[in-house]
Amino acid sequence: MRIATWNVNSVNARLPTVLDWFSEAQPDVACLQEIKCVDEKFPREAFEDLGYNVETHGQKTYNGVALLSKFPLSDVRRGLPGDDSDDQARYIEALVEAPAPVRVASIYLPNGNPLGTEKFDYKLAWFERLRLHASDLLTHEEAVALCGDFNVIPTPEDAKNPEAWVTDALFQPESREAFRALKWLGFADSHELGDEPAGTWTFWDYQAGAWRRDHGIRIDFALLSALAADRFRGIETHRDARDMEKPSDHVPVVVDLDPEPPAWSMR
DNA sequence: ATGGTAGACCTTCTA
Repeated sequence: MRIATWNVNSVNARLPTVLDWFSEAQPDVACLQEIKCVDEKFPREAFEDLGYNVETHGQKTYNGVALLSKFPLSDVRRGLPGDDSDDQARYIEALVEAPAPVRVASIYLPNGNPLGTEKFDYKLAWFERLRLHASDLLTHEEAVALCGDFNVIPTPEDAKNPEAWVTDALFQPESREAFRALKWLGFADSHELGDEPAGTWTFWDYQAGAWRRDHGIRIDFALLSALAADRFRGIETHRDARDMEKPSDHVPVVVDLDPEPPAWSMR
């Protein structure tokens, strides 16, 4: 089973290139972030024509996440639990009804810039809500894949120029601690399971020639619970997508899982 | 060098 995650930075602004990528990469499941449209404006039919079931949690202008799957989707949850006053569309989760099911979440974690504002407080509070919800998911002993733009640079090795990010919300000790706390609940970072080299970035800013100078960071992840991690077969970061016409500033990360559940889980 | 670009959209916010 092939699961992709991609922050597309407006699905409608670059629909032709996104559809081209889907036709080529053929993911079974895709998590999109920053669709930047309400549910009614999502190009649902274009993806249905490629064979996908479509679930969205949209928002006007900002944010918005989607789940696409060639397998049926059930038990769809829109919005991260824990704060009824939070109206930002940053979380959608569903059970992918494959022969070996996987619960998949598409996550767009708050950016948190600039420091010293309520935006950074919101980021940390959102991270804590995600940790609590993820902890709850793990009690169900399902294969879980938390996929998306986590807006955190976990270690200096996850940036070409870490010193350029020391005053940025993505590289603050509090952000990195929150990411570790989430991971240490019992998730494997697919990148660490795979064999991609150091310097595998997932984001390059549009500004200051970041792409030309390869000033990238790794902030898009697929975190796998034990039952999913044991099915890990490979990971591929689609760097070439940054060179498409009208590219997103993020590229897709694609993870392949064994379609069968691990034998130990059946005992 | 404190810039630069991109997207949605009402003049500015978010990233």
